Amino acid sequence: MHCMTSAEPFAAARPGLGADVPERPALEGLEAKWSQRWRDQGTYDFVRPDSRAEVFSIDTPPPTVSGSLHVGHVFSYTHTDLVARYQRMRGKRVFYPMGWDDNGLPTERRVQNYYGVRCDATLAYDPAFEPPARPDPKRPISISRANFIELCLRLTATDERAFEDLWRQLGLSVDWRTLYSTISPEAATVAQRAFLRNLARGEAYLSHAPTLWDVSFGTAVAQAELVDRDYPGFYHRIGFHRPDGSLLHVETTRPELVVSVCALIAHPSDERYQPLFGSTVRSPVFGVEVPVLAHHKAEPDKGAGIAMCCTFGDLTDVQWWRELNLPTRTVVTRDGRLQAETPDWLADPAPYAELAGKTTYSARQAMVELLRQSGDLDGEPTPTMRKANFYEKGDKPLEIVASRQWYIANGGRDQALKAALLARGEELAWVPEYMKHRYDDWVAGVSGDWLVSRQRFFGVPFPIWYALDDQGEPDFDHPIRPDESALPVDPMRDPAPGFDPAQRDQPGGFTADQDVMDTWATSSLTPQIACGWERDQELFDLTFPMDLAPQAHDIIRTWLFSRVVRSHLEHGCAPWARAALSGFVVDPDRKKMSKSLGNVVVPSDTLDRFGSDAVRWRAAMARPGTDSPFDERQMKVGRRLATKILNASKFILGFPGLDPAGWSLEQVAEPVDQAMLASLKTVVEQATAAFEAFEYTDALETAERFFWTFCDDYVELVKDRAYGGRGPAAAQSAQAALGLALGVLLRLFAPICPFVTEEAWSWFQTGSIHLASWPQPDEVDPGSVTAEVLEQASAALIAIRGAKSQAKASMKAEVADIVFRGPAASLEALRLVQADLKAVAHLVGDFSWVEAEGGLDASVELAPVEAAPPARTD
RNA sequence: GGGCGCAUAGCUCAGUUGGUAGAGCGAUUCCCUUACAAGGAAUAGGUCACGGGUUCAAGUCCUGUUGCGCCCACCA
Repeated sequence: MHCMTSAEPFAAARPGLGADVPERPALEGLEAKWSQRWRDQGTYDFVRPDSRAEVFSIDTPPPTVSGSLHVGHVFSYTHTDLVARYQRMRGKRVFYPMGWDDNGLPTERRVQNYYGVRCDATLAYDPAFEPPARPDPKRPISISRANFIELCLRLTATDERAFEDLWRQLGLSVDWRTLYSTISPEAATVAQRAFLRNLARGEAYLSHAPTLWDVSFGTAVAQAELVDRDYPGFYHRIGFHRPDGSLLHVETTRPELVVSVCALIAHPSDERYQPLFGSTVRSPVFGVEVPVLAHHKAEPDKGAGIAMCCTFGDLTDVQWWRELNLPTRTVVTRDGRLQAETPDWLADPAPYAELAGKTTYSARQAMVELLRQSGDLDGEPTPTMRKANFYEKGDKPLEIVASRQWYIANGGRDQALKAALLARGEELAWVPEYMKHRYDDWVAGVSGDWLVSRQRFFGVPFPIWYALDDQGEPDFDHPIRPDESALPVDPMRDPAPGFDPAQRDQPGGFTADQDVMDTWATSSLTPQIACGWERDQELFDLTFPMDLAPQAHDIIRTWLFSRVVRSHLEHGCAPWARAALSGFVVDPDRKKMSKSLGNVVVPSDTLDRFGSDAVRWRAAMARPGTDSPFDERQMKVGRRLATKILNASKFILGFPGLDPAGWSLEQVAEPVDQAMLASLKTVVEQATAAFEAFEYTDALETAERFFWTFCDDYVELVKDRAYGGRGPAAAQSAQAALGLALGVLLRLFAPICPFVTEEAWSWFQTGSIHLASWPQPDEVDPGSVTAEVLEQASAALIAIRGAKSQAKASMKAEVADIVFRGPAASLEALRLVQADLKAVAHLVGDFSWVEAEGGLDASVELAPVEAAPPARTD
């Protein structure tokens, strides 16, 4: 529609104000027009005030840029924006940064597929390298770590531009000057600094221990990243040999781990096995002597009631291994295969040749064959569907391998710290409140410290080196750390302090820690990154601890918890005052949207077709914490509201000779005009209270309910008068009331529908509506007047319309008589507005008034069509 | 197995401190009406999942049951 082609962004023309109002207002083009204007004018720039109290700061979730945004993201980011816009209009300086979570595995995987490459850390950097024009992900080209990281940066830059475009189209009022990314040098500095301080305080430590391991990504995985999935397998009933030659049967889904068996374990109270506790049996095929032990974690009703404890089949094995001091007999290596060398604990090592070097899957087949040959397989394997742990981004079950990893204390092994972290959860305000239970449950159940190291490439490196002894063996007990002033460092590029680069990997020299931090280890510091911790003290003092942490409810155990951990350890406080949890957008069958299900709704299409204001309206209708099904028809409702806002504004601003300067409460003299303002005043109070409680849905519903009644009833009622049908003074009262109401309504809707409200605002106001002040009740306070007159008039109008509708007549059909029956007070109210009612009803006769008990009743008699006088001349 | 949440009109959801069941969508019947036909008006539609209890009064409070969703645990 491009109604405003003038060069002046805010034409302040008055009284020729009608010139700015388009003939046919339309939604198309508003996003492009206003997002550009907001960008050019820095509408949402954070301007530093003098005191912390004037700031509202938001810890925006940095989206994973290698993934794609779906309509659920659009909803939850809109929820945050609603609050940001409200707070800004309340006069707060809103610190609303955006970040990109671009480091980590998702990016690596995307780069591998996109460019057809894989990282080989042993290769040297090739400055001339260019990715193939026609990538073949099935035959990846090996490139150096530095080349790989270059490609990661290149691809994320492209992705990030697309994300930014989408957020701008949606109208997020973020300050794009404060954009950060988790792989940036600034973020790396924060991550390394925080880690070094954790290390200095003893909160971070290196430990060689059994670790959950993803064999396809070749990296350790943290507890918070586990998901369990169904995984098909077979029960194998196999016999262990008692000294007397009889067999003790166990059932296992992982017979290949017989080579690693350390004990058989049953419940202490299990009478079947009590006689065996303390005795030993010999494993089938390999003849290893293992004890039969008791432990309460064994479950009598599972399998044969006695479990094979191997190092390591699952997390229970790890617990048994620790608590029962069992030997370590690991054979599964980091690539998911059984080790090539024959283990030294086997009494009969020969059969191991059948397993050596095979994947666990192939080794399982081979082991079944060995068991069959030795006669230790009882019956045939029976199929079962079992649950197995997976890395949430992986597609093979996790193995448990022993490896050296970095951990950060998170209360999993320290009850005092756990209690302190639970107390931090108590300090937070939760929206909605019941989400706090999820935090409590997760923290209470954390069972080990936080594993933060990953054997990957595109991440923040640990700022650590190790001295090498004369044999070239690293001294892991005394990691070498840089000075904080040297950050960020890349130990694989930079030499250890006090060493010469030539001493790298030489006996007596140093070697780099090869690992990178997990993405969460960096994103756990988003408050510190965004607020300028140790980089911009003034900013940090103004913004930290932050006011609001918005996120979806699936992320409480990861991002939310990890930020509480880091803030507690570093600053001794919670990182924010309030946590707000958004629900998901689910598909119409209430299934979570996911790529694998193929039910993801791409947001750009929805935004293009319905307009951002409509989609935002729908998002605002989803209450905090509540999942809502995706339904396009709902978007149409929002679109209709947006259109209505434009049209109503156009109408109110369209009276000839209109002068907004004359819109004052003193001008509003007619009782029904005052009654409308009285009603609106209540709406302002309720919407404000709702926003203060972060209940944006209630704020919207309150404003919207009023707005539709305002359009349907009040505007219709006063239309004739506002055009001058009853003289200039009566017209001025209506126009002033309409204008005051418009100014308030546009601001009430501004957080929800920023584009149409800005557009309409620009037709009669200077400056952005988003920097205007949130409406105050006293702006529309008509004194002691109540809304009674308008309510009675609405009831009368509905009765009149109903009569015409029932008679299948046009709304402008003429009415012969209207008889009102009702209590004296109602009739009195209606008499005050009878002139307006007469006009809107097209009443040619007169009203009759009959006092009666009960509610108001109107009987309407239409004028006979054939007898109707000619329509009024126009 | 534990925790949390949900169950109200065909659909999506409101329902304040207990006091005559609400909205929108959809359906139906209409209306070219000079802000809006990509619109507007009106009408119909509900044993508030089920069983107990408290109360003068329960959609609302207590309790039990069933079903659904999410999170966690277990996965021999």
